[in-house]
Amino acid sequence: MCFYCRHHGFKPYRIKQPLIEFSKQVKKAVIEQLITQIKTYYNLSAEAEQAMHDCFEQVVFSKNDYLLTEGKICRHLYFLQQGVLRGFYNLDGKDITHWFAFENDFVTSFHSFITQQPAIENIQLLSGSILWAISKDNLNRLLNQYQEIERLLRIAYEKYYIRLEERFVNAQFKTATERYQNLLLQSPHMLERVPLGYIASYLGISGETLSRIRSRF
Amino acid sequence: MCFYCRHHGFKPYRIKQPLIEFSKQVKKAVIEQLITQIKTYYNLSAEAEQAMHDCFEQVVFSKNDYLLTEGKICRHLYFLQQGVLRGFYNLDGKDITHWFAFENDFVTSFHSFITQQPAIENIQLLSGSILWAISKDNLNRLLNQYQEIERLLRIAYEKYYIRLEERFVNAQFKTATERYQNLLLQSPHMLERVPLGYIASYLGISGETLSRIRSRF
DNA sequence: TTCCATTTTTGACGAATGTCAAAAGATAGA
DNA sequence: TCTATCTTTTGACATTCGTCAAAAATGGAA
Repeated sequence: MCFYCRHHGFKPYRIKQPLIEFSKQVKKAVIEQLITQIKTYYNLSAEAEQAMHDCFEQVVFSKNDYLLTEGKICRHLYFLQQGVLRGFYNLDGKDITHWFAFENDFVTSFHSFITQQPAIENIQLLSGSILWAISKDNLNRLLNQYQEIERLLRIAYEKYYIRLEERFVNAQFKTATERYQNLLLQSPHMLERVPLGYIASYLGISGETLSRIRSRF
Repeated sequence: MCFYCRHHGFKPYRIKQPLIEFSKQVKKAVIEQLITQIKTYYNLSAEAEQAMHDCFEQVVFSKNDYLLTEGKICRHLYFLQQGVLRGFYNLDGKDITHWFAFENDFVTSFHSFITQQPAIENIQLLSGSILWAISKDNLNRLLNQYQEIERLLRIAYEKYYIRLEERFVNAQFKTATERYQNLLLQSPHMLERVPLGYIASYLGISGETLSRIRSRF
């Protein structure tokens, strides 16, 4: 879902730390980070906030694990606390990476999660990652109980839509070089954390072309 | 906003009828068409439905008029009753058409309407058209009064997001020929109602290339 | 450190698409 | 109907980008 990542305010580095278990105390602190992130969309009441607290569960995965594979139904929306993910699908035998997610991004297979139909895409961990998950059922329960959470989601969708619109225009009407330079400006951290082959795919060009573009700067 | 139009269930033709004024009686009938359309997203109560009735105003435009021009703030969301519109923006001196709207589509400059910042795009009438408009303020009023309208909008956004995602993948990862053939399958009516030059732009290819692709079928 | 596997770079070539210009065709108004 | 204007087609050529293959560089594990 993170279609047009901006810099997320961390120093670019490749994650090498071991994954650790969290105490309840720490869980609370980390979920508050999630809530803080959420509040940049729409400011929730204490009550709604607590309800969200109670619905998110921590999940931990290792590098190269899959959060979702083609054909399965995506039943969760995730908040990515630490790590890097990619979404990709198969086109004529080739893997096409169409998005990445980084710290503080919401992640899901949008189409499958919304429609509850089998996913077309795969979601893979590019590093060991810590995520917080909410099930579709729990999310629906929240939406029924709190109009403000419905509003939050509506506003989040608006922002994600605008970003995707921007990315669409880039994809269809700009050259490979312009797309790469745009990435350099908008998401330089991506280059530090994702193999170039995946980035080439993300930009809609071959690895060789990306390499040649990069050699010109 | 109509990024991925499907067939809308009317016989393809070029509109040549004169525009006519509507009595209150007819206005009611036509707005019911709008409500019917809306109910394919989410089923409203009679009360919420009436509130929507009261917020939409009819507007009529002539061919080549502009609904919105670059730099202006888009203050309305429109429902297109009859006619054809295109959304386009300027890139390096060239007009880039990135969407069309047809009967029963919702239309707005999404980015500008949501953020209330100056629009990047223009919206132009490709034929005389009848639209129904709701202002941002009135829409907000409805959203505050009826959770179900908030939900309707949330669900509408989900559908529009999924369509745009699909179109994005098309744009970035398919060839010009595949994109044209896809258009033939998904929106054949478009070819009957829009000059080829605009369609080429919409598909992200030059008019000459589209002409050559078409000559091969 | 050394070795193996993976990723990235480089070169040669071909296919797809854009650009410019001119001709042909379609449309709208007098 | 005729004409002026706009749209579409066609041709020649340039450019961008993809593909295949091999070399170089990098990263991880023993």
